Amino acid sequence: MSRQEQKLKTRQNIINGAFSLLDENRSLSAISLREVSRAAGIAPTSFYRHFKDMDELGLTLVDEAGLALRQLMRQARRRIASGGSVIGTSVDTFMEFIAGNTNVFRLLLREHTGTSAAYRMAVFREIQHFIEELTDYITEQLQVEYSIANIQADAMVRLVFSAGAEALEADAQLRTEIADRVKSQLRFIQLGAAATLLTAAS
Amino acid sequence: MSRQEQKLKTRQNIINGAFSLLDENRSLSAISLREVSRAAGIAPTSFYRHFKDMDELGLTLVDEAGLALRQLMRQARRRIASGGSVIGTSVDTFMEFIAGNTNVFRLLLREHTGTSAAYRMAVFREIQHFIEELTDYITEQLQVEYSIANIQADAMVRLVFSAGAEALEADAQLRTEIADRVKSQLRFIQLGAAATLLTAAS
DNA sequence: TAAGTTAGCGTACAGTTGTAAGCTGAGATT
DNA sequence: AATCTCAGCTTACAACTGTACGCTAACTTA
Repeated sequence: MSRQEQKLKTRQNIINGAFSLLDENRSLSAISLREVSRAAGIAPTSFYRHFKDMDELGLTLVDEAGLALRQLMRQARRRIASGGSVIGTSVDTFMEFIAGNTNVFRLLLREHTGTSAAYRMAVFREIQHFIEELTDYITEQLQVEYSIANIQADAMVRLVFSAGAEALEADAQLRTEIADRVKSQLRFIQLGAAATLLTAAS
Repeated sequence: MSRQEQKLKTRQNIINGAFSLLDENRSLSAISLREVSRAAGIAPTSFYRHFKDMDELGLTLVDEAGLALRQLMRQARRRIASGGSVIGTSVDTFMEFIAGNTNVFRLLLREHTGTSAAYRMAVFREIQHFIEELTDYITEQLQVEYSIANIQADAMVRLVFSAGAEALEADAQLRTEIADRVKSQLRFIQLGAAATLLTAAS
């Protein structure tokens, strides 16, 4: 194995090690450089060969999480295109994502309101991208005004994330209840936004 | 000063000291017993005369925050009763609360997705109370079905809290934009819920 | 092949943490 | 007045933290 390959592999070990430590009772600010190094199987001081400090690792993790989020949206679109209701399919896809990438979603959720301004902003940007993409989608599909579509998309994403947070700690049955509820809420918003459009047009 | 009075005063010093440490970059899990004791002006070991450990203090703080939240709702109702739009007045009152009790709201927000299951549940309960009271209010005012009013109230509270989180880091101008946006979103939901009722009745 | 680069290691240090043990002095009780 | 209670103190310790320093061994380049 070449030197560069080995370095990349170790770097990935650090990232994976960090994610494995981010369970339900540890945030980025609560995991130490030494713990991460231990999980990655290297000496504490070797950590510095890959990251300047823990903050740099944290931002890398947020980036990776954002990447997973964008892949999720692509998957939802594929499913909708091959014949599924927009709201139902989107919520179900999101809930599957949470179940399968628990620590990734938890990272976003936690650091969104966490103690590091840099992390908060990084997560905020990822969510804004998500909202913008949804806004575009709504504008295309329903030919509505951009500003209203944006307010609608914003509300939808916030509700789905909030429901996701609740689902994170729920069992299978409660999760379907949460999913059903958020679907109703998204329909309310869709109806309300449509009604607002009609009012404005008249 | 009697011994009991003195003890209560010290206890309050500990609570106030803890709140003062909970600024934008410290969560409950990130403040130490020694720091709190320092802020309260007592020796670290004297802390134990008042609380079993930091967890007990944390739950006390969440309780206090929940209390403030209920007072907020009462204030909003009073304002609405003396002639104000429901959504506009509620959101404005909430935003004023956040501006005036920043650290209190931040505590709720942060621990809602924090690293302690006990805190998460405690905050969850406070928010549920909030939602239930709003559900009752909607049921009374609009004579709608409880289950629908509950879904509506749930969405409204989640959106307002989410907007509050964003407002926490925004300047005055951005705050009014956030307030306007969330007001629109709440109207969408109200319209959508009403439309759903009509559909169900037909 | 010789020289240069560098990923990873071991040791070390000062700072922080929670909390155990036992003392003091002042308010409370009798 | 004598005794009891207890809020707060000082001291002490083991565990953990980030990171500075210098070494080694293996890969890379000339």
